[in-house]
Amino acid sequence: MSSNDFPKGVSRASNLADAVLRLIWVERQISRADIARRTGIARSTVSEIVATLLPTGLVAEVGVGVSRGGRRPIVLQFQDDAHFIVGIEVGAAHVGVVLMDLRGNTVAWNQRRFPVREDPEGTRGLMIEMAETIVAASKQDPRSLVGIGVAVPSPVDPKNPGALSEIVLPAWNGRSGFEVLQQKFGVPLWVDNDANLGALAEHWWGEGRGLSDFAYVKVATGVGSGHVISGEIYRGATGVAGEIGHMAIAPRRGPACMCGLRGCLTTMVGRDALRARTQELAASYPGSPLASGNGDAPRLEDAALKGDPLALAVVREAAEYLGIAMAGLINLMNPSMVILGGDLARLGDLVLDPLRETVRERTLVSSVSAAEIRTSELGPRSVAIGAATQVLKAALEDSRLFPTAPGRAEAS
Amino acid sequence: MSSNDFPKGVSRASNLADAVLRLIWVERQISRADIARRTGIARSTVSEIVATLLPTGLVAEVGVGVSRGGRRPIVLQFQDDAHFIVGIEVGAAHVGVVLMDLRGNTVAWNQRRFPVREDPEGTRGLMIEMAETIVAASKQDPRSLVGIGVAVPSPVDPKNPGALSEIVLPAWNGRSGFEVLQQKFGVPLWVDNDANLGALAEHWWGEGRGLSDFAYVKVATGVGSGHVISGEIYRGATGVAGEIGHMAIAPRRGPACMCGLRGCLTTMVGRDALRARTQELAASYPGSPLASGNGDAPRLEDAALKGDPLALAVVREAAEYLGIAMAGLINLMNPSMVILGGDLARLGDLVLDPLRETVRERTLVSSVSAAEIRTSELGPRSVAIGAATQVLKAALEDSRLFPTAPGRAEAS
DNA sequence: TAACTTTGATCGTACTCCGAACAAAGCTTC
DNA sequence: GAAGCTTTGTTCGGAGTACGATCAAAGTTA
Repeated sequence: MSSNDFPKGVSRASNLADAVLRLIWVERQISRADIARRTGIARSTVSEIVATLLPTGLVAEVGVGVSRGGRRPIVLQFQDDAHFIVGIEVGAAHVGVVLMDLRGNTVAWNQRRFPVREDPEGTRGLMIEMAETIVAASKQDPRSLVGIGVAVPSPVDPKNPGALSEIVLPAWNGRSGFEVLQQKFGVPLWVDNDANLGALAEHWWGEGRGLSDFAYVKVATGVGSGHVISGEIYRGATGVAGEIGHMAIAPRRGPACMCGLRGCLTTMVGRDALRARTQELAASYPGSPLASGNGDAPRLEDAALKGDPLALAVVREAAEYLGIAMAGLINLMNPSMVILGGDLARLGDLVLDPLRETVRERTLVSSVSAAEIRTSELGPRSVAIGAATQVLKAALEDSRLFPTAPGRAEAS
Repeated sequence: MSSNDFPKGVSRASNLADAVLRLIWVERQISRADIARRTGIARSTVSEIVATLLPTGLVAEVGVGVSRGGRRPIVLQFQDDAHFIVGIEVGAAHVGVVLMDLRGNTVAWNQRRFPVREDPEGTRGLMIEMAETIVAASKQDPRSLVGIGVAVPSPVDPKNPGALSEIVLPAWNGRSGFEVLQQKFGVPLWVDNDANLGALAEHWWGEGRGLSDFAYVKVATGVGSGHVISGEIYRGATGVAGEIGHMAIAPRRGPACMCGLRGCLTTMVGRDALRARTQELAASYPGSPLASGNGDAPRLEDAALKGDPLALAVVREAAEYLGIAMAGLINLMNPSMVILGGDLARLGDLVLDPLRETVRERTLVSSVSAAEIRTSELGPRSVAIGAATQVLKAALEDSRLFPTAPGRAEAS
């Protein structure tokens, strides 16, 4: 039985007002009468709610629409640039910061290499510095900042968002220490796992738009996956759902993984694995520019896009391993789509063709379990955008999070 | 972005009243003052709500409790036998019917073998007959029937609950035709997949009590799994989530499956597979009573429980295959528990030991991904109980479904 | 025995949301 | 082009919900 769900004390005032705001966000432009029709709320109530929304600046009247046989409606428009949000991606060896408006548009973007894994204190300092710079450069009023979202390369327990995995980031001692950001900027802070937030970005702005159940698999240094289930990010019993990277592909003969097992997907298709496999196969492809083995060698993806046979062989092999794991994912979770992100996504059909073939071989062939497989189009900013999006999502669910919301304690 | 979530037209009146009823159900006995404390609802409001609940018969005053330093509280008790629910399990070759009270207790239970797969019309007739018999024999007032829940061995699309998979049950032409039950008894009807409802039964009455994320794997003629995610049954994008039975264990060398693939889990550990494997190994175990191969041979599980080496070898092998699939499940979905149901569950540690070992070999060894593996204790009635439980769950979420609820259209 | 606590009921009130009524502003049709 | 109809948006009274204050009843504690 589900645990008791009584939010002790603070109970939201009007959920209708938030529902109306969300509808305006979704539709971008809509009239009061249309809101009443779409939601079933009385026209009079819609008018009252809109009257409270207008002074917040989130919604504005922007003209009149076409008549439906009577008086022409006043068009309400969601003001995408009423506020903005900072999204920060903390990677294993870099920090990326994005300034996003309320429609997912990137206002500004910056990225810096940094030894995140080894230097927690320095990372926090860099995050503050980069966030301050990007806010200042944007010439926006800092008071219109809604909040800060952070993506970390570690499982995050929603009940204890300040904690980090000591296994993935030992030097951080299990604590993020991101409270300093909250204090510095005076706005709320959200933290979640990078794969989850990549999936969230896909859900709001990418291939996953409109889908309620899909998976996002990111292949880069490591392999991770995020899952949207019933329209929500799934975190699992302990906040570590979607560890597809440690799914056992070759548990007996495969290479050892840092997690203590053998033949994990990460050890087969992660960046190091692909590099090692390239060297192994180099002898058979003496003409390949990748065979030189020194630092001048082109990136695997670039070589593959130019048709290099060695690169193509490595990619095809990786796609097959990936396909084995994805087939298991599809059988178990029945997503309507699997979105491939990370470095390999650039390769398009070069990776999708062998991937789809392997998956087809191993999944129930029936219309009900047909999951589409696609590559992400969001690019390298996707995780930072996802970090910002979790803030937008929270604010659209509880509009009091917007700085100008009515019923907030005014700064006097 | 999630689709619009406006329930057009009917909007529930008091959600608080239902929340109070649920709390009384969970606590079984509780005073008005305790309800106010636990929920944060004002004492006066609790009094008013309880006043509307008492005449429904769902709640009764049953004495006074111990004082906390003042007036002694009146103890309210949920009346488990105020109403009852019919749960029907439609299997591949049998029909089971259970009469359940509002606490999951079995009031009556009956089971009949029947060629369900071949005879849809006869199945529907048998369901009506068995349900009528069990209601009549229980000497309950038929008017206190809340509803009927049905479990079917086929994926069920929640948006189209009257449809059945034509692949699993070709003779049914994709339609259940269960509306006749609804008409016959004049109560609402719920239909869902059997593995989902097995998981639901575990969640409410079995090992899964209090867990918000766990998986239920049933091994019998076939292999299926149901998943509870965030406290809710997960159905997947097309209502077919949890097809663990068609996860590819040995996609190249394994036996062909009815689904068109090779080496599905079902073809390795399903009833037919275990029987075939027993025959294969019989030559090496001439002394085993299972080796005779005729109809007099004992059941595999019984032989294993008696220590027969042939049976143990077959079970151990099956447990290892099962472990491979479960490891994938655990890595991907991060349940806090996996519950094994079906025929093999009777074997306890005989199947759990090799299962746990295989899973341990293949899952990330960290505290965060440690899923317990247990066997179900609910026995053969679990799916029928689950079918009835989905009705109870619905009624506790919307108390207007109870026949005596206030605000219902009274039968004059 | 007096003082304090706890429980449960009653009553007035704030708030939310709805429907009815109305004015404004457009179509439609003869 | 004027009358009649539709649609939009606002105003206002009223139903319903939940809360806080108050009170009586029934305890415990000093």
